[in-house]
Amino acid sequence: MTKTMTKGATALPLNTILSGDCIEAMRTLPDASIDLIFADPPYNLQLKGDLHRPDNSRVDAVDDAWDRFATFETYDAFTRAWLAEARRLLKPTGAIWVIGSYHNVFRLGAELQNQGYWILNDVVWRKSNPMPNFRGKRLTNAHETLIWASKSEGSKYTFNYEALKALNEGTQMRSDWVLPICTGHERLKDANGDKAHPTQKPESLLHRVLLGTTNPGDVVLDPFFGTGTTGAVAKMLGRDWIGIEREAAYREVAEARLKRIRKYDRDALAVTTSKRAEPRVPFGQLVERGMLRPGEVLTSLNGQKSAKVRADGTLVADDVKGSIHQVGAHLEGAPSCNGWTYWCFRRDGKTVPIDLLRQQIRAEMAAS
Amino acid sequence: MTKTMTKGATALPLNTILSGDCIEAMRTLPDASIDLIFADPPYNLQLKGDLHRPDNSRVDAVDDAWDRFATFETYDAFTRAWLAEARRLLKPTGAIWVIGSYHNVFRLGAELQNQGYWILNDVVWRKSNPMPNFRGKRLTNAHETLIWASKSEGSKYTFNYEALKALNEGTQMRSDWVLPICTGHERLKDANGDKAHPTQKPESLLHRVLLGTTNPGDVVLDPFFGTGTTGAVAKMLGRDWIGIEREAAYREVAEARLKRIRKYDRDALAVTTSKRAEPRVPFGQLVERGMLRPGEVLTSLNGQKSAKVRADGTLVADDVKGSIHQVGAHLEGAPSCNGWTYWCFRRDGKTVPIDLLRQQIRAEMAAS
DNA sequence: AGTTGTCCTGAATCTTGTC
DNA sequence: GGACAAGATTCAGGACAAC
Repeated sequence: MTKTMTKGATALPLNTILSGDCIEAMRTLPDASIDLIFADPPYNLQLKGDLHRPDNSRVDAVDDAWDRFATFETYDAFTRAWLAEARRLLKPTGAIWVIGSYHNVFRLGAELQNQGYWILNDVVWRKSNPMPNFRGKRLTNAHETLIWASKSEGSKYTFNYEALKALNEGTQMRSDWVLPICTGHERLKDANGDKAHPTQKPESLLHRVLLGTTNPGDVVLDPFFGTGTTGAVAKMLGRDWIGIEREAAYREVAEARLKRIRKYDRDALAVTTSKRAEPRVPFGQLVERGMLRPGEVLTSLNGQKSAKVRADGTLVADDVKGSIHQVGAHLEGAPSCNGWTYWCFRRDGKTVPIDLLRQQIRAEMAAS
Repeated sequence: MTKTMTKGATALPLNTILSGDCIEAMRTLPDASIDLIFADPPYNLQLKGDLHRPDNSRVDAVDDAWDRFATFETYDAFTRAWLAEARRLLKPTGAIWVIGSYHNVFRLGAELQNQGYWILNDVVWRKSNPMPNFRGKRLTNAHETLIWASKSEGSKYTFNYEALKALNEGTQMRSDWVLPICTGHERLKDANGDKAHPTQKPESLLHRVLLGTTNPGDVVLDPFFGTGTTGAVAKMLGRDWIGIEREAAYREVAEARLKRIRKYDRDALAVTTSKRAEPRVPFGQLVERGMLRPGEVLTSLNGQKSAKVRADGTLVADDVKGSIHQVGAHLEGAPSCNGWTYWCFRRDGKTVPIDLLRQQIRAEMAAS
């Protein structure tokens, strides 16, 4: 199950949990080796004393030592250090997700920008079943914030637009995600039957993150692995993962969890792809193959413009000649035009977009 | 209409718009004289070139000089200065709201914390009708973030818990607010019929803020007054207001607007109650939540057809893939198909329509 | 009068491959 | 790396005209 990938002199410990401090552990990994980082750092909650519900039961809040920082300066220094190390590990096409609440997310976001990361979206995880505000002194804190950032301004990044659109039943995915918190059988328990980790994230959240911003075979690093939700979903989705976790108790729970996980089968992992991923087909090929004849007249989608096909795969209209895109843009007075969907031809008395012919060619290419 | 309140040696120019730079104008106001500040500062959007919709129309972007800052350092210095001045003006029981997008809100939040403000909540304004992401390169940017902070840790603040609960049909107001953007008749136009201000906020948003965190007679300051939404809602709700605006054109529009406003305009109040429709549940959410597993086989109601679930919430059958509706329609040779009632899955040896899972999700949503 | 269809617009960090 | 060309890409809602 565990595999090792060698890059230069340094091996990448795929599908394992590294122990120890996250910054020191990251230092052992090579430059530019990671496709995606998902980080759920301590929230620096600054809770004073216990909180009780109206019935006087005590709320089991996050009060672990790892969540306590003396000052904002201490927290910022920590944030600066691990984000810098994370950035070193990212491939030029890599990206990072961080999650936080109002206690820490503003400091995370500002530091991401300071280090040259380029924010792509902030995403609101809207909890469908949050804990109410028992005292009635504030609004119910019903969301957490994620930040998605690429390594640098202008750098490439992975975004499976069509897959997320499909997941949202045909309309493009928005920056607000409504998902339940992690409860029930998904919530891991320790030997005493208490929750194994105070802030276990739901697998649905990671499913959306990893499906949308990684590809199968990508390497996903989680420097605050906890009970391993990132690894679990990565494994199901056929991504490689690396976890870092300081607390032995969490590592043990995560190890056991990951052993149980099975990868989805191949068919299930295929997602809806974008047209951009399809091979390019030059318009001239339609003429060469005789699908369109030189001299044949194409009409615009609305039927108001027309142009004639030439033997070299260009079009000519009254006062302009050029590619299907150029002629279309010129006739419409538009900055650009997708000639494939703009131009139509006639077959059997019907008017059909030329994109249909491109699809035929692509189907043949796929079959062979 | 304009009244003046004397505090020590300095008068408070209630219900007027001050002209000039917001920091200089704030300097003319006395210490500890303001109950609430609502601030909608420039977002520093950093837009580069033009953007066109798929229909080739050009997006009218925010490219005003007042939104341009050379660097993050310049923006931070500006933020630091006006937030410090704002804090001086706040009464010990005062509070501040700031609004921003991912471009600037992390810097706002961090600086609030640095100066000793105490964050009470961050609030997400989820737009019911945001502008889409036209190029399909990111998530639809469908929200903006507000931060609500008191003057200091432990300081008192105003929170009308019951009023907000009532506004929310009897359940605690949450930190995510679904409200439409400002369009239609509410959107102010200039003499040419163009929008008077590029970023006019909806009155519904201010209504919720002022109703929830001020009392009648309180003094509300907006240092980035624009076309005066804060003043308009304050006036309707019987709060006093002070606006600061640098641009003469915006001041004129705001003056005219405020003259028209009457206290307790019942029609305007009605706008704020949000309509609650049956929430749409994308099929993909069943997969994300683990209610159905990628690779699992669904069968048609009559048991004769089957299809496999994919990780992005689409189905795949022998020769077709797509949404639950598309695949159902194709297999039946029908023009359309309601996949929710057509497809079934097996649990505990029984065959159950997937609509049952949707009903579960809706029940959870209604309960929260 | 009511219904249907067209057009317009909104705080936006909005392309990619080849030569 | 820069210039140029190919070509991919949108949702909700209000205003207004057409029917």
